[in-house]
Amino acid sequence: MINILIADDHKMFVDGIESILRLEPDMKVVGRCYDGSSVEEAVIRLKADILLLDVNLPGMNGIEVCKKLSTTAKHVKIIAISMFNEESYVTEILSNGASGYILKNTGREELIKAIKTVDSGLSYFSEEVKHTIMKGLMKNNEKKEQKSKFFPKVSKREKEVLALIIDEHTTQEIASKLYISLKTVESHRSSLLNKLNVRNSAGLVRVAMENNLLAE
Amino acid sequence: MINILIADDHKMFVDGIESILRLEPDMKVVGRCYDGSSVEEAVIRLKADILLLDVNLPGMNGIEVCKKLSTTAKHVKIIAISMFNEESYVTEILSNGASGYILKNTGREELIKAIKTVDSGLSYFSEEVKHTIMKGLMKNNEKKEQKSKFFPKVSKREKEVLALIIDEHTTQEIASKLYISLKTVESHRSSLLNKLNVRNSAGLVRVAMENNLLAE
DNA sequence: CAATTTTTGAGGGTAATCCCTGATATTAGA
DNA sequence: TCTAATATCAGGGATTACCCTCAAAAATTG
Repeated sequence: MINILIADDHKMFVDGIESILRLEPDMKVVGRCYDGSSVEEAVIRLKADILLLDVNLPGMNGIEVCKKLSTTAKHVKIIAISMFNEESYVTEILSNGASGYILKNTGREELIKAIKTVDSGLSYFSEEVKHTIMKGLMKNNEKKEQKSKFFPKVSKREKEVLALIIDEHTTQEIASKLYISLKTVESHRSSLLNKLNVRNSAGLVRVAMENNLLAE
Repeated sequence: MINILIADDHKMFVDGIESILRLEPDMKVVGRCYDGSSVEEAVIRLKADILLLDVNLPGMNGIEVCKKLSTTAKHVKIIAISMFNEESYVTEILSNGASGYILKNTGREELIKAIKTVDSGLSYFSEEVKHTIMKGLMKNNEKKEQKSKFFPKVSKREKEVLALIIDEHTTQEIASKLYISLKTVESHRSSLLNKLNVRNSAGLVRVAMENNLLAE
């Protein structure tokens, strides 16, 4: 028997899910929550196996709830439910412990399949959600291009120096590692400060990491 | 008519694709490339609409090719093909301009569907690929948890100082902004260096950004 | 091959960081 | 309530980073 807890503030929707699951002999809805802050307690008290969790929940949103449960109630498996197919929601809640993500227009069969899949230890995502994520992946391209136009290209040697600065090395150490003079390293560092338009090494590290300058 | 160029160094595989596509009245294989460096020229000369691009290509790999084409031949739509379902390959090539990703065990129907879908301006990914990506998303969770246990908590005031360091402010500026003495800021900075176990401000920025210390 | 960019290097100086050893209120947790 | 952590501040010194100007090989690119 799979014990299911539903956390959603839309009563009609909860009723709908419950009427669907009533027909399943091996599933049982053991409770409902209408706000985020009561979820944790309910999960533990009712020994829920599966939590159907609305992402946009009043009080404490789904992502917060997820984060909390991943430390206080690791056993429960979470399927996130959302009205909208928002990329940011999906990535955020998945990296905070949810095992599945489905949309509210999901039909009866898919809901049951999702629950069974997740209960067995696998993950489940609806087609639309998968597609959204894949599209999101491709957008990185555009972003990268836009950003990289704002500051001129950083040369190969400068990248080497930058990498060592990020790695907490002093100018002297960098000079030794690259077999060049201290003054040369200072020169590179100075160019980097200019190119990336920052005031100090802290800024270099920040900009480099924000823009993945060392990736390519 | 859809003009298709195939770039793959496995001759048998190319033959297979070509024999499949020969039966399609509205598709035509206009050329083949057996290494990465010749792809760009061929795409332009043969006016290819679709490029079936092997990720692991000799000479210049698929990702490099993709990156190049996104500036020199924007019109061509790229479907990446790979033997393996490697998350890193998928994300990398997708964020460099590919419109689709399929595996080499793809059947006839799926291949044709992929080509038609991408040609119409949409993107296409095989089920296995989608699943790999989604699983990868969830892994972020584990990484985050592991890291955050290694260093002790950073106090509220220390976070304020840290934020200003990341924002490229000097100790004197931070002191003025927080209405405290320069020595106090130095004290906080020193504590941060100890707690985060780094040698200098560059390290502070790196660790802070890697672990999202300012988020909470 | 010419022009540009990159990489290399120097001198000399100012400003900022980092380290050490202290100390005293304030605050939060057990 | 008592203890531990936090936030505040100081002197002094060593090291490092940052700024300026300048310049000459070396590599890339047209």
